[in-house]
Amino acid sequence: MSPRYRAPRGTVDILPEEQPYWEHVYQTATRLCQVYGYSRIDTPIFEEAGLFARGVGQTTDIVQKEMYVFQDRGGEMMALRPEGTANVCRAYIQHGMRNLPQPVRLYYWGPAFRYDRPQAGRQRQFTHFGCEAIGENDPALDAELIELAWRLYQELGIADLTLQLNSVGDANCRPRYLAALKAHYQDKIGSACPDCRARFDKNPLRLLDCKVDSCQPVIASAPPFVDYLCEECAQHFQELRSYLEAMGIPYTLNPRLVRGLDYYTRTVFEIQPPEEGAQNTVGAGGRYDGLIEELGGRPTPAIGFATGIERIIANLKRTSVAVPAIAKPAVFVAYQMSAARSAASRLASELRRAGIAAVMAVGGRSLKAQMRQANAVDALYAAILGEEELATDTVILRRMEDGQQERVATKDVRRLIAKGLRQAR
RNA sequence: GUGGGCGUAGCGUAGCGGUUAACGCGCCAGGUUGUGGCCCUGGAGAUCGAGGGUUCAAAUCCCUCCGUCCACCCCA
Repeated sequence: MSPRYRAPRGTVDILPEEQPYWEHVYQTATRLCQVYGYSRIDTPIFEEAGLFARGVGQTTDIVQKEMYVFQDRGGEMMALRPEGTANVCRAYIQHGMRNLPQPVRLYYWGPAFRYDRPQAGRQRQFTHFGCEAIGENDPALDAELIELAWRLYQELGIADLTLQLNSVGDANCRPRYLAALKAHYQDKIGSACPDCRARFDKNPLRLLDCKVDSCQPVIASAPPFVDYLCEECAQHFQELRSYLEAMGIPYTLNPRLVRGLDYYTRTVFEIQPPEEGAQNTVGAGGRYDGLIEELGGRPTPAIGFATGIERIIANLKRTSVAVPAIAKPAVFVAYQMSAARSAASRLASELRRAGIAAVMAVGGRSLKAQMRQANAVDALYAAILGEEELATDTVILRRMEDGQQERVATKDVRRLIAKGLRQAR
């Protein structure tokens, strides 16, 4: 059976049973940001297409083949954001945040879009949580942000991730490294895989993370970037490492770690699950000291990090992390005979006004059916109103767990439920 | 963009050329006298992804398209 309408390819409905995961991740992330002094920012989910072309990088796959671009009714080329950093930087410039005490620490949470073929761990609309610290090049800030990222996963209870770290230098030293890398490949490129032959000209840095077996020997013998860092970059990297060590953040140096986005300078890092998988990065980030200037601001150093919520949740499930349940109704209000209907409605209303989660039986079903629903919604209590209760201004309060029930005065119902709720915890 | 797997009720599956398409879960309703969870009974719910073809006959064979999943590229 195919319904007439379904969610567009690569998009999903997040159904109620999935929400406990989302809620848990969201709560954990926002609490952490608060602890680290990061403030929330929300930016539009679409921007001028040029912002991303410029910010993410004209040569990246994201811009070349994955961007959701469209012309609006005014003829402007717009794009759904493929990630959040460019937006935040645009906002930083637009609102003159360089006049705030630096660095400016911001975080965001929301959808991002990439026109990709969906597969495990990849959707066309997905959810990004990210942090950006703008206006400071102190490696202590790199360390702080990496620690924040790392702690997010730790606090969520995903214990088996690894933090991969590398430095990709800056405008001073990268050309030198690329030259060395290409020299290393010069006589071997003919026998490399077709993808690598394309990378050699297009994006040589990416040669390093080719997964084809036959390319591994060349990669293994390739010179590591850290050997080619200029003095400033080398020192920055060294200081970052000592900060991380002082903070007890376990990291793995990965000289092959390069990122697909053009804007990264110096620090780059990724957080990965143990399994060799296709989409094995849950979060990633790095320093982007040239981006603000690229987007029309003054030269401003910055570092950021982003993580995919869907991938976090996949890892929570993979490692069987139990997440807190979302609160169930305290009471289900049922009634017998239509005469009791309005009294039941009034009771439900009063309870809710007192902040007690009350679900009212609707649909005029039999009491038996109503009780079945009380059971189905997993209510702590059922409150039942019938003829006798109407006559005596009482209600039957039944504890669903063990079926124990008693007739109580209507005015006491609220108090008794509240008491029961406290004991249930 | 390329390659592969799969498409039967809301979900998970059986049926793989021949009478009214089956089972489990879920849903709805009953099992007498105002009440749930277990059990029993009944019911609703599927133009077997769509279109075309082969055949006396197709959910079952063939083709095309669509959808979906997985992989590659790349990425969260």
